[in-house]
Amino acid sequence: MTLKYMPPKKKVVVILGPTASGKSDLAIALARKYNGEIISADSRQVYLGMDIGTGKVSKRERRLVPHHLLDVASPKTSYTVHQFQRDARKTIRAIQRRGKLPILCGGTGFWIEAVLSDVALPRVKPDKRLRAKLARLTTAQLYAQLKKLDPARARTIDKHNPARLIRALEIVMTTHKPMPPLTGKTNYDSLILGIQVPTKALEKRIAARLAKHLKQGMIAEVKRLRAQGVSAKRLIDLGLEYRYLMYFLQGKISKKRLTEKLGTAIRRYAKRQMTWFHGMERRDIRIRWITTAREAEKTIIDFI
RNA sequence: GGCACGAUAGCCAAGUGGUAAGGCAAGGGUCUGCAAAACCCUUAUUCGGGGGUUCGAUUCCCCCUCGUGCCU
Repeated sequence: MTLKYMPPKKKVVVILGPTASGKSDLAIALARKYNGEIISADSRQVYLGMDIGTGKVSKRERRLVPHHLLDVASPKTSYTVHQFQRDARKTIRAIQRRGKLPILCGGTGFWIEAVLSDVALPRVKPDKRLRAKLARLTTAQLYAQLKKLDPARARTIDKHNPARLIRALEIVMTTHKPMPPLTGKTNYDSLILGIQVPTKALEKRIAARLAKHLKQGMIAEVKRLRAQGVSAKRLIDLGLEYRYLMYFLQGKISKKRLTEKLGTAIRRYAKRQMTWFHGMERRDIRIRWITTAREAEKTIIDFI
């Protein structure tokens, strides 16, 4: 047993990359080597019972290295960025207090950025009734209202996106104040490692992973969630595997169509993830792109 | 062999005698409490090939090729 490295306070390592790029394995390897603990930054792995479809690490792997923010919510409820921001920051602090290295690992760019950057999420809770009311309006009507109540926000918002418009209105209507602009500051001394996999190779990995998950009983997993009372609508909303598996169970698509449609949906998702990461770079968040574990180790040594 | 119908982007597909809807895929992008979600942009100088009619054809006529169905 060699002496474990004691990282200085505040340092955080982040591992991000598209789905199926091998983030979890890298995180585990680095955590074992550098005395780290892993914080999952995945918007679907927070839910209990969603294991195969989300590609969650196994129980055995979790015994190897402590993992945080997995299975922290019921899929019947929704766990949002706001909660994640709070919980992840708290967890980072706790890990640092233990003298260990926090490794934030996941594919949900928005969540990672919410933790690292100073995105001051307005403290306005989602208001179901208000949302339902607003949902009846057209995007043009929503936009017109927002323009009246918070013209500055209206200028930057995507005026065709009902979800965004409704949230923006929800904020002004309860705070009666314009939304504060983003500062763009970061909170941690962080090393952000981005796993880069060539498109063709990634597509292969996605297909192989999907086949594996199907074999592992992904269909049964969705049935189980249904049996536990998670609504079909909710599962469809959860996206990807849960959405298409639900369509399959509803008889809307055949097994063959399922793998086809789901395959392309996952590929498109991977693309959107990359778009987010590129956006982070544009927002001045430096990402060190790596292709191998060796490269990761080299950069991490310099960082520490 | 005969008859009928069809042939439009990577796929599905609408369409008109006046210069090519839409959907999917693909590519690019957005993102202030649902972010695996939601949303935006781009993508056929060209309608199987060749003739003809016409000011003008993808649209009408003829021939050819291919496909599908039916008949013998």
